[in-house]
Amino acid sequence: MPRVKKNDKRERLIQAADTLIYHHTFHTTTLADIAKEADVPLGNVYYYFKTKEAIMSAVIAERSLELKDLFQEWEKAVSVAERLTHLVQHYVGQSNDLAQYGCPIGSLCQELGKHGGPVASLAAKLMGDLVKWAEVQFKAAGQAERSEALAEHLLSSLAGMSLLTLTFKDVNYVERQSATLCDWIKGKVGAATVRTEQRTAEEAVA
Amino acid sequence: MPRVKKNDKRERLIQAADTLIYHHTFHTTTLADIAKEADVPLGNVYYYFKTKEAIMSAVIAERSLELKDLFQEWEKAVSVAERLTHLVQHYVGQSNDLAQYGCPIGSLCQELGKHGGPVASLAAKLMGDLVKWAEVQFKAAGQAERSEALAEHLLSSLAGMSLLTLTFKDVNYVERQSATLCDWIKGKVGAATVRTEQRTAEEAVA
DNA sequence: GTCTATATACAGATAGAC
DNA sequence: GTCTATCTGTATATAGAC
Repeated sequence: MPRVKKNDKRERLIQAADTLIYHHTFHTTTLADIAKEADVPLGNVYYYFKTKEAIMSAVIAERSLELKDLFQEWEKAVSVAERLTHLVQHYVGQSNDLAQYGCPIGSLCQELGKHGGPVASLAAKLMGDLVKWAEVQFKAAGQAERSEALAEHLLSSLAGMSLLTLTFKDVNYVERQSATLCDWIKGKVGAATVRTEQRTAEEAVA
Repeated sequence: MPRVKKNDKRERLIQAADTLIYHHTFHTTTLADIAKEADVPLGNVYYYFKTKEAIMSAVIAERSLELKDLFQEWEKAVSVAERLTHLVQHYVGQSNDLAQYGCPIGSLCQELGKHGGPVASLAAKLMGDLVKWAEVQFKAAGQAERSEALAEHLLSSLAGMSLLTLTFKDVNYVERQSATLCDWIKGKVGAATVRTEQRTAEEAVA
């Protein structure tokens, strides 16, 4: 029982599933594909995950953690505009992937959203965390009443941008659309600085 | 050989596939499901379509025709704002479906876009027709240089709106976001009236 | 904990009688 | 043109040796 240094097969499986499901889709990614990519024998997968959906859940949970790290990173900026711009720039930084596979979160919400069930809710929560985080930022800039609408507009635009980029395989579209979005952000929040610096991270993903 | 009144099995299959693929996804919809919904024996499907992808192509072709009908319908309006508003209202009219299944075109582009291949291109063309149509309208309103960017922004917003609506199962979001979009349209094209009325339909889907 | 072999189910596609 | 029966591949999941 290696308690101290337990092996990383479970994490390798999650990592492999994450990549493959993003590059393909949940339903076209087979457990055999995942096992092979993770270099774990197929039969052994079931020791770590009871079902394919359980792997999907684990992948989403992992992405949720990564998202929280990003929130912390972006919150190092003190102006709201900078924080929100970091979110937009995060998409810009992935533009090649967007053109090939679309938005990692949006594609999950699209595919799983039609089915309903537990995993669909988890995917929706991921998108919800993103919206809530943006909402908190807009609130901090003094846009209290409109914060929800503004946050939804921002994420909706990023999702739409990602989908058109995937559809037309045109990376340039990310550049143009993100520039427009950054201008829009500045127009909405100006140079507002965050007041209650410490709390926003926790509020966003409560 | 009933030439005059040939039966409608082929059309029933396309119709059934259209609905099922929209409600579920391409990969989770089986030929057996389609055959059953169309009330055609499974083996007989292959008389009309060589492969499953051939059915997908036929469905997209069908949607393309419906889109052209809609374009003609919307072009009965003489002001550009009205025409574009019809597009937005078309989404509003489907809001219940959007909340359950997302954008009919966007979900296809998302799912098929990752795979590439012929059907992905056909789906992309569908979205492309929509963008081009909007572009022609913006041009007609005198927004010649920005027409492409404006058209992309409009369709991107509609796609993003649809995805968030599906994700959060919140129909109200369509109302709010579409109102914002209609205001945006008016701000961009004002009360401009279309000049070359007759040509726009053909240009849009050339 | 690990892995081979396999059960079970169902997908897309075909053969061939009618 | 139509439809039953079925081939073939492959998916998820399990059994059970190690």
